[in-house]
Amino acid sequence: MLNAANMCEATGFRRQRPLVLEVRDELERMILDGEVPAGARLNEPSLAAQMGVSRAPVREAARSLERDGLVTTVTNQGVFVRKPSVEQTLELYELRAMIAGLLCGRVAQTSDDETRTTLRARVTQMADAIEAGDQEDYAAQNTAFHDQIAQAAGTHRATELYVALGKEVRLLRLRSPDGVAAMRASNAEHDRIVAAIEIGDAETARLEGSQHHLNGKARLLELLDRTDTTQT
Amino acid sequence: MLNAANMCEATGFRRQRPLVLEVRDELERMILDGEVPAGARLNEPSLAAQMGVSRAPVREAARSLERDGLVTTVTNQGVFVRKPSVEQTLELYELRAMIAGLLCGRVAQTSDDETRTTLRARVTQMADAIEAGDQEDYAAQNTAFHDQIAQAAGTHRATELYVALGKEVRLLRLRSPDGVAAMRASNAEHDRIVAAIEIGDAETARLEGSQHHLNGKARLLELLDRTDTTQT
DNA sequence: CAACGGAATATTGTTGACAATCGACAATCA
DNA sequence: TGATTGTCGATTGTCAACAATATTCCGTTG
Repeated sequence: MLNAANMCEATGFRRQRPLVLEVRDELERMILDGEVPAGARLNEPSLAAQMGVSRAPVREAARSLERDGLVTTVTNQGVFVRKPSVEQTLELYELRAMIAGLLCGRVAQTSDDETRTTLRARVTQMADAIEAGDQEDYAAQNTAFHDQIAQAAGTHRATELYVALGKEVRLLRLRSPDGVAAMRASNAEHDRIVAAIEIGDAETARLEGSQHHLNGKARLLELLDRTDTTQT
Repeated sequence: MLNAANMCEATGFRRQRPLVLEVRDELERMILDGEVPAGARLNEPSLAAQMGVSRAPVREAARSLERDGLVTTVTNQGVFVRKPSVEQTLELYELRAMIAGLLCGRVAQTSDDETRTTLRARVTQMADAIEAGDQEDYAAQNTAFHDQIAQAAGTHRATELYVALGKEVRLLRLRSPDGVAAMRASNAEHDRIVAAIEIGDAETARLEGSQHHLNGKARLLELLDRTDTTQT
């Protein structure tokens, strides 16, 4: 199947991608980057003017973001950037942990050598990034690692949900410690996940993949406790 | 003060509910009831004319259905009723099983006496429906039972996902055996779930809630195997 | 001075029309 | 005959305008 998007990518000709997609990406970026704070309302007229398009694409893009759980729509009041509570975010961690377990188990069962080699390479690269003290690079590699597992699982809905929940979590805008120790611990978990995948141990891969995210939840909880006691 | 709202209220001409919600419900009904077959395209102009509204509400309703995984949108080609493969449907069962486990565990931990009493009553009612041979009533009670657990869990996203995945599963349009034996077995599982909830045993509730759906997956697989061998 | 009511304003909901694009069919040519 | 291309109808994408609704602000009133 060839659609306009494929055509323009294949030919290099900048055929105009549907505006709604451009607007959607831009809105998503604005939200995830915090340019639009959580709880804020997306003003259709101003956004439309700002992007030089009509309100229709903006409206559709907003509805599209609703699918990823980034915004909620209130009738006659507009769409608002979601402002998940701490409890809701912890719930997201649990959901993501379960789905990650499912994904890792699948990868252990079905992945080919190339995928396993790539995953292993990513863990090594992350270790290098840690030693180099490059937190930004580590974060990027980390995201790529998880996305690749999600893709390699060969699932549809589970993969979709995993990445969508990943975006949703970012709405809380709480940066995890990111210390060298935390990164080392996290990457050790990555290592165990990939090790289980390499030997095709689906059950261990599931447990490790799930636990990796539950540990992230624990780290978040600890961070919140510390913040509370500090501020109170 | 004379405005449309007052006029409508005075004349009994109620139209405060946005059209998009009406259209959404109608579309969802049409899809879940099979009036629009899986894989079919939703024709915006004809649907709009059929419901006596403009295309915009139809478009928005379609985007809204995308969130529940009932349709997919292809650029410049339209929105299509999703046609999940057997593998994808099995994946949905696994996702739903995990989420159900999470929900049941929560209910065991947090529910009050009233909720537990109601859940127990539903199991009893389902048992009555089975003995009375009323499969339709049983199915309705069954849906209500699961929905109530999802609500009682007090979770946000997990609850949403659970009901959405429930709708999505129906797209395959494969009716499970529904024999008296199957219903008895299923309700026995309900009983074990509620029993765990009643004594506040979260871990058992989680396991039973998850297993209940995995059993459903197994029943679906068995049904498919039988259909295959029969048709081949 | 605070609480209430009501107009003025801003924003969303809905509509119909126009432009861009796709799928199908027919006309053309090797 | 078979493949290619041009054209046409149908459908989606986008727009600007109108209607309905929510929000804000200010004057009134107790």
